[in-house]
Amino acid sequence: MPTATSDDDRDPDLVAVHEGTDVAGGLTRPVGLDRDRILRGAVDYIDAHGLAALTMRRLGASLGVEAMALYRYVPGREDLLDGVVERVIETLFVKDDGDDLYIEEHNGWQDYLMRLGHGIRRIALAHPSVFPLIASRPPAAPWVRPPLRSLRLVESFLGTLTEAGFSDQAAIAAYRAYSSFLLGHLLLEVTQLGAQVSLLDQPEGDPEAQRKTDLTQFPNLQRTEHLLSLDKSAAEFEDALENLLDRLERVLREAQSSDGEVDDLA
Amino acid sequence: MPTATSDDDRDPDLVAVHEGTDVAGGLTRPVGLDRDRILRGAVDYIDAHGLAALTMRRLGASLGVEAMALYRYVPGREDLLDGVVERVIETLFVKDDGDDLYIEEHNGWQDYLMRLGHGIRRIALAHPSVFPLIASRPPAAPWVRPPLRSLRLVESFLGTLTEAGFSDQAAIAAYRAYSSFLLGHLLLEVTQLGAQVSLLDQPEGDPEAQRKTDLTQFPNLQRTEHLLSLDKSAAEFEDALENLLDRLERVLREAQSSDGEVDDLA
DNA sequence: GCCCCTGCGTTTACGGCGTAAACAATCCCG
DNA sequence: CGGGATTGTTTACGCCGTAAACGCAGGGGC
Repeated sequence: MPTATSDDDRDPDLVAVHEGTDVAGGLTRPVGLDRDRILRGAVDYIDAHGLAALTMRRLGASLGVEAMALYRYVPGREDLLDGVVERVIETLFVKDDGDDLYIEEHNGWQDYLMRLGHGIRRIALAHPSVFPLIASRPPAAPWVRPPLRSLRLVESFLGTLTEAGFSDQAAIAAYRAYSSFLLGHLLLEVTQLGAQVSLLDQPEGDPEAQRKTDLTQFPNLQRTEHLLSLDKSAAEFEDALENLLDRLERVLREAQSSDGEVDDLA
Repeated sequence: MPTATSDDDRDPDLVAVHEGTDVAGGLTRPVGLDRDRILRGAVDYIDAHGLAALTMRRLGASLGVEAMALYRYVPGREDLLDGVVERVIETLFVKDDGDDLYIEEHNGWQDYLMRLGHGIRRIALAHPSVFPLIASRPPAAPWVRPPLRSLRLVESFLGTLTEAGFSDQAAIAAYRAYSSFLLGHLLLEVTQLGAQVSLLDQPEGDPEAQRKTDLTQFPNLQRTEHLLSLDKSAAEFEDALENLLDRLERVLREAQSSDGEVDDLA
């Protein structure tokens, strides 16, 4: 039972990614460089070969250009990575094709938080190798908490909640709880995604001696190994998100019934 | 109000780190290399200069040795980083001086999860620059979820919960929920820690023009900026941990009252 | 028509990185 | 005392990010 998925119903956040290289010109590579082309190329390259494989020279080559050409449009590698993060996060705001995930037309704050959560999760699953970057790049301001990395996003978050009756303190407590939840769940989900594939492309070593880690001294692990390797990420995400929303709703109602006290997210 | 801490009571997980370089010999650097010395040196170096600054050459220099000498004891840089993670995590099991955090003598599973959570949090706060490594290094097995990175730890987790009456499925659901919670909270906590210092050691640029990000188009951010920059990490950690434990207890009781059904972590 | 300026990509070069391989020095044990 | 084993150093290679100088085409003013 390798690489098992839990249920038969498909994961709605797991959408096919196509957006191949543009066919605007018609010739193989007619147009010149430009910052947006570079960032797009970087995202594609990371998706294809992993974050560690991205170097200026290789990115240049993948765009048909020498490494130094990139420096006309990007100050350096670090800024390039910041640009990649920004670009990927801003995908949230484009009202795409199908899109029940467009966060700016929502019905109430719960619906908003659901859309936002699934929107970020969709990004994480579409670009699993980029997500650790989203999680770990030093934020612009100390209160910009990954994975909600744009001022615009935080503003919209706080606006939605305060409009719905949350006090400032409660909205911010909710912001912190929500970002922690998203970061933990999604980072672990993409980590496990990466672990699955990285185990497959490591067929080296003698296949006899160490074909399995020795679990004899770990009886609980041994007994539950088949359960541990099940992937229930989608259901767990949903459950934890609903639990968080319930908790926030409780806070909101308590604060509304007896306002005048200090809010405290319990 | 820069760098504000929430309360007056001190954070119990925030302990002073001293353990300076050993004074075993008496001369400046009498003894030779050895894997453990190298790993200790690496942790110290990362704590002092950050993860990105750690190179084989510099680590060697900090140990009074050429870079290539390290390769007698460590296969390469990647394995060195794995060793650093392993070493830091195993700090959990040493029964130190004061230590109400020793996880192996606990009273019930709730106490165990509290000890474990605070133990990991203590590690994160003691080595904030190492923690992202703990979070993001590819795990040995797909079901080893950061930040609980050792087989021994996962075994002890599952053993404690199943002994307490959790079914295998419930214990594993708890393991996943718990690791997500820890990872999200602690990674964000150390990220903010790093962000605070990294803003301070960037005094460059004209201090007049861009002394503050322009927030005029973000009214909610502007209004709540003072709240956003408050650090309530300790209280939030406690609240979220308690909430998780309540949730798990609910699951446990429901399963015990009407067992025979499928467990589902709600 | 010519000329030069300007924008864009290339070439070259430098120091630092991880690490393979050859080498030197010291120690230990017969 | 002598020779292998052990441990650290030296040298070297290819790749990295990037500074700086260099071609080179296109186009507007004369």
